[in-house]
Amino acid sequence: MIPTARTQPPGTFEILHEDAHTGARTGVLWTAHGPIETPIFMPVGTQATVKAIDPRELHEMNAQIILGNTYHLMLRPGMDIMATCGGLHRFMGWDKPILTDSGGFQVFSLAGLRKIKRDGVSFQSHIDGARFFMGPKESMEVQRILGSDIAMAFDECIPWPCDEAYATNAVHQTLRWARRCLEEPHAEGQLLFGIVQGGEFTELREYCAKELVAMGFDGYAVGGVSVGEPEPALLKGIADGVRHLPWNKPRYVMGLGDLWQMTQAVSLGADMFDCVIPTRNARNGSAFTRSGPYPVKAGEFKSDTRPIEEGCTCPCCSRVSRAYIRHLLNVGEILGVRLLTLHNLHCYLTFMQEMREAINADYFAQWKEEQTRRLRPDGIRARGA
RNA sequence: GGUGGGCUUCCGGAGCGGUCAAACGGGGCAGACUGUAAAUCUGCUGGCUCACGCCUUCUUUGGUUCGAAUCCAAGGCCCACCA
Repeated sequence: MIPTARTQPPGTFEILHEDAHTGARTGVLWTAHGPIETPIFMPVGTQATVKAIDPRELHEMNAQIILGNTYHLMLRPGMDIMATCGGLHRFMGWDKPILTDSGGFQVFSLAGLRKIKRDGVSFQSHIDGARFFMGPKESMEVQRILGSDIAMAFDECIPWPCDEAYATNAVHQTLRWARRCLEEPHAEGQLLFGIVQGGEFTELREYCAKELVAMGFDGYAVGGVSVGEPEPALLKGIADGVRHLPWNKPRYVMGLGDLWQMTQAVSLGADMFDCVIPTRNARNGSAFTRSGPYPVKAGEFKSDTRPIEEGCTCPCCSRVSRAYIRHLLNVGEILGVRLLTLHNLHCYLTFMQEMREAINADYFAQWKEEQTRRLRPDGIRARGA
């Protein structure tokens, strides 16, 4: 699958194939814990675990890289324990690549519990209310101790809607902090990605992207999308950000998303994605399929003997029925949540695998059309199809 | 056979003369979820209109009262203890 004969140094990004009709491309990004194939979906494992899933199972479903979170791990278990336990990989028993988010998203999601200052953000812990400070320096220090393969710059993720003055200010803040992150020491072989902000303002996105590129990061992310805006605005934000990023560096769209949105983003030239949706929504009872999501806990699946998704080869679908999963979810059995999470991740991962194959074999545009027909048939979501 | 307690909307269970279609919990149903404060959260849950409103309900029957799920009488069933 990966054509390179020998191991490449961390940060090497080999572009394998470019689509003739869109911005899509396949590639391999090398990290200190091995290569990842792009376009890729990265399961989210905020608190040193992809919720409900064992790393062994992640291996089995061919997950190549997962996320961890600076903010959460700093609070619990804390960096002294992380250091004693030898970093995040050793701690959680996962030896493939890890990307850590910087805590920038918590500036957005914990808006009621923090105050933004010039050098960083003073947070009040969502756990016990304890006050602490996190800025670019602190975030990088934590990410260094965690020993992630890819660290993210500490940024200010803004909400939607957001006025231009506020967004401009957040971009300046993000750039100032990005510069600071670059100056901080990294872990051995650790890559650092900068994050493009700018909200819905095209010129701001452009400015932010160009400034970051001038600083020289190992990769670039588009942040501040999928924060509640309507889909067209989301896609525009991605396009505005990706457009100005260097061709030869990986491009990561943060927080995406939905299968269809990812195909659109890849088409615009994006390479990496992460999203809590397949895992969180599994816990909340919805199944993702190649024909869209549906609520397995709905009464209509009470005695449905079909698997969650027909034709799926995941450990859930190859053994049990919708009726069984619905029953487990209904009575609150932990296995229900586990099996459905397994399925949803499998669905996302195989979707990306197929997408890479389509790009490599030069039929991405056609494949994308097919997916659109299945995932967005007149805007109506399929229900257990 | 005796004495006492009880029967409330799918279930459990408040209510003890009007402010009661009836608290609350469960269950059921529906919806939400996009760098995880989320195995979470929201709404609905007698009928008709689904707004206002109207209609039929709180074991049964009869009664007291301007007015009863709430008071009285009798019947039915259940529970406890004593025989």
